[in-house]
Amino acid sequence: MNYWLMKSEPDDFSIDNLQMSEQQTVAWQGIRNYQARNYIRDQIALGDVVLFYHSSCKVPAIVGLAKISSDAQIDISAFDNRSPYYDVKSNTNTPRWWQVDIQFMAKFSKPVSLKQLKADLALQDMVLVAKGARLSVQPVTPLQYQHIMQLTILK
DNA sequence: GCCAACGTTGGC
DNA sequence: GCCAACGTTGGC
Repeated sequence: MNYWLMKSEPDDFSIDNLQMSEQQTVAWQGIRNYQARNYIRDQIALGDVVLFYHSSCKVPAIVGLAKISSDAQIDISAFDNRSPYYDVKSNTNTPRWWQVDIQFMAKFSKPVSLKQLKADLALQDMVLVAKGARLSVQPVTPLQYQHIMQLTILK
């Protein structure tokens, strides 16, 4: 079982939106970055745990937990020319983009802010904290995960 | 809204 | 395969 961090802009889709979704589950479509795609297609597995991160907002922070609730599937939004995620270069013969379902697990009573993560000596190797990291799907080590959970509990 | 950092594209 | 130009991300 592995740990991941996934970003979402709360104005677009927040942890509250996830919690209120049908079955508290949503298909994570629209990943259009190859490294993130590779994680989704090749490494992320059913039951893995996701740190849900709010980006491009007032207080960027890890705001809760989700879990991977499906195998990787072809992202058909890439085939839909009315979708904002449309990609003319993806087709059913050679699908370029993939998705997984994520299911709500928990919302933190107090989020763990990016500022807090950056200031924590135990988390300097996090992909998120590493200078310039922009990946929207990124691996988290078990130690990093445990440390972050300690922070939320201590709050 | 600015802009640094990064990813992608495409000419050569 | 290099790399300049361009587009995007996302913190501030």
